[in-house]
Amino acid sequence: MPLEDFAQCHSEVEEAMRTGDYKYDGVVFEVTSKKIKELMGSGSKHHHWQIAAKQNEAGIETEVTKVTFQVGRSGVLAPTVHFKKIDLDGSETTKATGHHAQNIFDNKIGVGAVVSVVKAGSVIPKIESVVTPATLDNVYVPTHCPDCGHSVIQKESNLYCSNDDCDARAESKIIHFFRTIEAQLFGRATVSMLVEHGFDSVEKVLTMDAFDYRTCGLGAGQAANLVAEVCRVRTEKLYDYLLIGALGISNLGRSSAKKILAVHRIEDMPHLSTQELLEIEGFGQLTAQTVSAKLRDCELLKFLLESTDFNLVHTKDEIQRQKKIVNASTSLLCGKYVVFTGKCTLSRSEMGEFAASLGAIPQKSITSHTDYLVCGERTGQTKMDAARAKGVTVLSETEFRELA
DNA sequence: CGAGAAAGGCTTTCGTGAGA
DNA sequence: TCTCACGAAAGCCTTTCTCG
Repeated sequence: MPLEDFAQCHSEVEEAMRTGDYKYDGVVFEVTSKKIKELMGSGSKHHHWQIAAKQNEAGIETEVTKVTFQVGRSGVLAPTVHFKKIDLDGSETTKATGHHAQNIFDNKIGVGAVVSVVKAGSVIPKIESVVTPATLDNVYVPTHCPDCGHSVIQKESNLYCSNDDCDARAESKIIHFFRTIEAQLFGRATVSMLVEHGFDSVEKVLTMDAFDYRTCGLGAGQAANLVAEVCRVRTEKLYDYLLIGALGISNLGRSSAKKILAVHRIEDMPHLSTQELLEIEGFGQLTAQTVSAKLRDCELLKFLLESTDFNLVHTKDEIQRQKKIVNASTSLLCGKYVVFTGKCTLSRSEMGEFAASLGAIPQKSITSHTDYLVCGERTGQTKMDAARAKGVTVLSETEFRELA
């Protein structure tokens, strides 16, 4: 579309949104030219060739009933604002994030305050504004950690628990570790029971057996499932950058870890100097310095390198391998994001490996990046609906193999 | 050198589906 | 039947990058 027609098109879409039979929260404009898309590329969060123009419904006013604080893995006390139940965009909503302690204090959010709540992107409840502030007596900002009772420290807008061994922090660290390495079953409730019984670090959890899980009060079935899941993530292929991202070091998520591991090997991570990190794109002085120091002192990393047997895929080697595949591949699937559903002729992981060998990127669930949904027998309705909603091309296994 | 843009990390909620 | 885990999506914050 020529740029001059863009504004006209936008107003036509807005008109359709207002008068149409279906509810819309906005519209996504995207570049259709494949060449330009490739040139524009994508970040870790968004495609650069798409832009969303969304509108929020009008806010609904409600009264704040309490403000609670929850401890994250970095020790930060994150406020949650609870309010009288409202029907927002078709769902009942009772709370929203308060972002940080300073926000609660500055905006006088406390019992009795009236806030206007909207649903950002029709999904996330968000406090749009404070209509009537609470009286100063009702604005609660903790002086001690709600979990361990240690004093809190204020750093800029946030409050932090001063106790490095706070159980709530341990819980969040363990959950983050298993979630990042894509292990299932280690959710908040389960991990909370483990921490309560003294299994309060990733190192301890990784060495638990079925008996240990039983002593934490879990049933025989759940214990067996957890043991099997840990065994699975330790034997199946695991990208080294996921393991580094799972350490929970600030400013070192999976994307940054990938950048480092594209040039260094995981064994070298504890010895990387600030200078070596500064040579990597995306690392400035501050991040390079703190990340280098934290990697050097990271007991969990030492444990993982010395005492565990994860079946690691090294990013550095993988990049070389991918380059060779892409150079040699004539497959139409090369560079495409593919999700499998239903029962195919091979297992899910084998199908994934087959797709990867052609230069495709296998995914577990449908996202806005997904190009193809490949359906075997007894296909799940959820994935079909998600594919339809996101405009993903649905293929049978036969059609998929023809593209290969 | 400073301002603004971009990126990444972290955190939140709800609905859904799996499994105990 | 109930509990728990997961996925999707967006906002805030900090840091880094880019450009004038």
